[in-house]
Formats: sequence, C-alpha cells, structure tokens
Amino acid sequence: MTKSSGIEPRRTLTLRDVSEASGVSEMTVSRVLRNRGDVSAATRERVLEAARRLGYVPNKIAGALASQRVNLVGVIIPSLKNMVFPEVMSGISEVLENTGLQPVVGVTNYSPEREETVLYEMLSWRPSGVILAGLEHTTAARAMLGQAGIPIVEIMDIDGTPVDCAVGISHRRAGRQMAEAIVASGYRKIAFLGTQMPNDFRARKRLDGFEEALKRAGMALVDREFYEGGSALLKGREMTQAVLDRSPDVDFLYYSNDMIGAGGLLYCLDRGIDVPGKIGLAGFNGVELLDGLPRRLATMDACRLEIGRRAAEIIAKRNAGAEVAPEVIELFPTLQPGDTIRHR
Amino acid sequence: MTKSSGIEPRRTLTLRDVSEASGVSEMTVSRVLRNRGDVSAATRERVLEAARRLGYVPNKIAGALASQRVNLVGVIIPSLKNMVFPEVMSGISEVLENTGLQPVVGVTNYSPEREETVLYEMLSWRPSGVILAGLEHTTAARAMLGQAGIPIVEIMDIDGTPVDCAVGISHRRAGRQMAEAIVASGYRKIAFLGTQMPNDFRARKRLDGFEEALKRAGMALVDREFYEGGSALLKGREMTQAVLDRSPDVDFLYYSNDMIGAGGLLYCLDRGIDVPGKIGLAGFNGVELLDGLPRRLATMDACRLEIGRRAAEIIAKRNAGAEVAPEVIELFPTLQPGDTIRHR
DNA sequence: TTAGGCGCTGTTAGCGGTAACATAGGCCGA
DNA sequence: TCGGCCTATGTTACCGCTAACAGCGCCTAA
Repeated sequence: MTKSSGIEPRRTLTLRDVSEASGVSEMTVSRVLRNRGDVSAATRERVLEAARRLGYVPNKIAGALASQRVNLVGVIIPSLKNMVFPEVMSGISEVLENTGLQPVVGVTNYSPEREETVLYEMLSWRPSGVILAGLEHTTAARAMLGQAGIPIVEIMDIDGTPVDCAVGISHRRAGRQMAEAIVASGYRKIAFLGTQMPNDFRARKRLDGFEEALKRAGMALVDREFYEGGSALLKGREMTQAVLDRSPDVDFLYYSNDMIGAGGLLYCLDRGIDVPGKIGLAGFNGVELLDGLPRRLATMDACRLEIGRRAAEIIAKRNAGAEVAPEVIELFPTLQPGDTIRHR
Repeated sequence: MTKSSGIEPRRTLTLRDVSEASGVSEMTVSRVLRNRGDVSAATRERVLEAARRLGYVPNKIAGALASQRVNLVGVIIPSLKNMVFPEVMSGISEVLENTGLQPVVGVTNYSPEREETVLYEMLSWRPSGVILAGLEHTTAARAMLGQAGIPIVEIMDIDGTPVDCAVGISHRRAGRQMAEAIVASGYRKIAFLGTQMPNDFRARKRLDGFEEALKRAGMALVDREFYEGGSALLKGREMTQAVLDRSPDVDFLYYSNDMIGAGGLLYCLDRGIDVPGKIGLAGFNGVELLDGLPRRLATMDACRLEIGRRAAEIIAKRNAGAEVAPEVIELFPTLQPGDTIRHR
C-alpha cells in the first residue's frame, strides 16, 4: 500500500486547511465555525463552503484546551441494565439538549472503587459538571468531588449529606410508607425479597425504613430472601417459591424492585394463589413494564425522569453563570396500590 | 461569600504544581504519572506522594492534544431503553476494560439526523475508534466515517455494505429462518406485529426475510399490526387483542421483538387460549426477561454480547497497531423454539 | 476636518501537557 | 585512562485552537 489515487486525507484537517482553502485567517474560520463575533456574510459563506467541501471536523480537544471550556457533563450510574437509569438519563438528556451541554455516561456496576476510578477518569476531562447516583462514595471520591470546582449533583437519594447538590427521594421514607400501607390493609405476616448487593444503598435504606415502620406497628419481618444476578423476573419466581415453601403462613411479599415483584406476581398467578386476598405483593420503582402484567403490581414511583431533569437543570443553571447555593431537592414518590394490595 | 478559610483550590492544579511540590521537572512528574520512561524509585515515590497530597487530577485534554492520542471509543446506538443495547455495551466494556480504551455512548433515538449530529460531536473529540449500530446512515455521516481515519465498526446488521468493518447477524436470514420453522410446524395463518418506526431497519429486514420465506412457501401474512411508543409489554397485549379480534382465524403471531411478544403471550394465557396448540407465538432477541415468563416464548438470540465483544476487539486490535483489513464478521443466531411453537 | 466608533479581520500568546532530543553522572571493559 | 553506554532527569518545541487585543477602513457627529 503505497500511495493511492485521488484526494486522500493524509492527515486530519485543521483550521489552517480551511483557512487556506478559503483565503482568510484561522481566527476568522474559528469565528465562523463557532458563530461568535462579527464576520461578514460573504466571508462566512466562503468559509462554510470550504469547511463543508473539505469535510472539516473541528478538534474539540484543542478548542477546549484553549478556551478552558468543556461542554460535557459526567453522569455516573451503577448500571444500564436496571431500567431506572436509562430513564434518569432520558430526563438528563432532555434538559441538556438545549444548553449546548452533553452528557457522558460512566457505569460503576455498584462498586464504589469502580466509581472512584470512573470519576477520576471523568474529571480528567474537565467536564462542566458531574451527576452521580447516591450519596455514598469512597473518601477519595468525595475529596475529588469537593476539589473539582464544578457543580456536582448527587441523585436518587437524599438520606445523607451531599457534597454539593442533591436531587432525589427519601428511600427510608418510601420504605416506611409502604410498610404503613401494608399494615393498614391488614396484612400481618410480611416477608422481604431483595438483592444481595451490599452496595445497593438505596434498597438497603428502603428496607431499613420498612422494618422501622413494622417495628413501630409491633411487627417484624417473618422471612427474607436474597438473590444475586440472573434474570430478575425468573429470580422473583424462584425466591417467591422458596419463601412460600418455607413460610406458608406469609401473607405479604415486599420486593426490593418491580422486576422481581413481577416475577413473584406471575408465580402466584400461575399457582392460582388469591392475590391480593390471601397474599399481597408490592415492589418498587414504578417501571413501565408493570402496565402489561395481568394484574398491576403495587409499587412506588421513584420519580426517575423528574430526578434526571432537575439534576440537569442545576448543572445547566450553574454552567450559565448562576451562582447557586448548594441545595437539596426532595421529590415525593406516590404509592400506586395497583391490584395487589387489598383495600379496606 | 468572600474568602473561606484553609487551603482552597483557587485554580485547578497543573503538572507545575506537582512539580514544584516535589522538586522535580514537570516532565518527570508526567513520566511518573503515566508510568513511562525510567524514573528512580525514590523520585517516583516523592512525586506520587505530592500528587496524592495535592489531589492532582491530570488534564487529559492537554495530554491528548500533545500526544495526539485519545483513549476513547465512540459508541453510537439508537436507544438505551431497548435492553438489547445495554447488553451490547456490556460486551464492549468487557473487552475494552483491559485495553486502556474507554467507551463513550451516544444515543440517536433511531433518527439518522440525530446520528449524524452525535457522530460529528464524537469525531470532534478525535476518538480512537467508533462503533455504531446499523449500516444505514446519512450521506454526510458516511462521508465523515470514511474520512475519520480511525477504525469504524458497524454492528448488529450485516445486510449491506459497511464503511469499514461490520459485526452482526443477517436479519433478513433470521426472519427467513423463523418463517421456515413456523411453516414447518404446520401453521398457516400468520400475522406480524411490530413497531411503526421506519428507521428500525433491522426489524424491517427481518420482516422482509420473513415474508420472502412465506412467499416461497406459497403463503402470505394474513394480518399485520404496528405500534409506537408506550410500554412494549402492554402494547403487545393490545395489539394481540386487536389482531385476534380482527382475524379470528390467525394461528401464528410473529412479533418484531420479545417484549411485545411477551405481552402477547400473557394476553393469550389470560384468555385461556391454547398456546402453542391453537396459536403459536414468536419474538426476536432472546432477552433474559423471557426466562421468567409462564411459558418460554420462541425467539432468536441476536448475539448481542458477542457482537459487542467482537466489535471492541477489532477496535482494540487496530488501536494496538495491527494493520487489519476491513472485515465483516457474521454471527449466527440460534432459534430457540421455547414452548410457543408446536412440535411435529 | 477630525476624533471616535463600528464592522471586520489579523496577530500574538498561551492553554497544559508530551515527543524528542539533550545532558549529566556513573560504571564498565579494553 | 578513555570512549561508550546506560540511567535518570531536564529542555525545547510544538499539538490545534481561542482570548485578547491590535489594526484598518469607513462613516458619523461635532
């Protein structure tokens, strides 16, 4: 392979190429391409034509270095497989779309160490802001966030102390509310089914709140079951079976998320169990999927879209120059009783 | 808010700060931080200590500009809400993890124009490679890809001409195979249920292949139904009801994806319809979710994880200096008959 | 007539790193 | 003793772009 025919992009194009092709200085080209400063219509046209013809793509690396501005917002979340996070992303993208800012996603797999690494990596690109899930981070991560000198928004959870801003719900309260609703409906033998993950702090907090409310009502969980990995729907079935076999007198199953809750619901229906008469069920998140189930699972909406939106708005506002004080925005999930908690 | 107490990071730190704090040149600090070149153990220790103490985070923007190397790989996909893509991402991340390369996701919402914009944005960061879904792009996007001078891998689909490399399955063939299996099982009145999206080229190709095979068997679709947006599971129910009401003699429902297929399956079971005796069902993708359903939906695995892996491997190999020729890697999905196609 | 302003364009000096080369000392064998 | 070579470190010149300012013609109001 020596030299092939025709016009070939030997090296990637720079402003200089466009400048030469259009007969103006690099600076003028830069101004045209960024729509900044005054450029005559004629020149602008000439430059744009040349840029288009050459197929010039600006080098943001150089631009960012020179201008000390980077239009990126780091978003750090535990996983993409849990539908919750793509929905948060939607909210974020939607708001950032009109601000010139662009989200960049990093995934931690629920590992604080991984989060620290991802954060370091992100900060090294000097983004205009960072949005990250949860309030629990390694010491080093907190230090980095504190030093970064950019807006930071911790999302999903507000039970704790944020580094800067926070947008989310109180999972402890959510757990409490669900417990209260269940108890009020007359259920007495309640079991919990959830993930094993020690780093799913929010699920943990929901359980804490749940147990706290039970205790206050003079009750306690009669059984609990945990899982790890695999198809959540299938795990929901398996865990439900395990619990019902082990504790036949259970009359309510509280799941740490809707997916396993849905699995449990399908299992109960398969078995012809009277839901919500004999056994009640509830999940958490309010995922869209539930709408298609034979019966609507009781759940609580985690305000995912709204959380994303609000977080992005904070970043955008700060980025536009507003000197906003650190703030905590609490959103309030609504309990959707569906058809799996009996009324009374 | 004037001046607060203590050590405050007035401006962000640079190599010079670390260099001054540790008494060596910037170059030596740079070498230590990148583990490149010879540095004495004593110096290395001193530098690392200083960097750690100051909380220095390298500036990759400057580094990238100077070294002309960017360890990013752009990944452009239609959506994060369709579980297929997070799974492809997993495959990509898994492979890139050990290469020093890092994926950066962009989402197009199935819009070619949006894809063009996202691509332009990404290329302006001069990534080491680009992975993008599908073979259909705007003319401008194709031109950019051709000019970029970096490895490009188009994934998911191989029915067409890639710009550079491609990894995927033949959706046309997949549709054909499914049709053949259905016909071979004795079903005769077949309906199609799918998305409205004109830009889901792969679903379109599956349908094309499907109809082609039907035609070859002397048959044709007896009905078809399309949807847009909303909960796929619920839409699957609704569409199924619509089709069954309209065409009561239908004996097979072919869905363009598993999610609506699952909705259809739940609907049929609710109605007490004999599946697969009276009506057979099939979807596409082989999503994990299906494992938890009361009955296993027939489907075809789209090789998502493997596609992600292979694509990332190509980028990694090229990035490591290998002069690989453009290649097309075809993967072969396996038909999983599940419990919703009758045997015979 | 002229100072001042405006519209447009160019020049200069970095942004914060890294490649490539230079240098200083120490050790070795011939 | 000396050249050669290695190790550890420093120096210099950019990478491609933009902020900031300078310059030039032309118009306008005093």
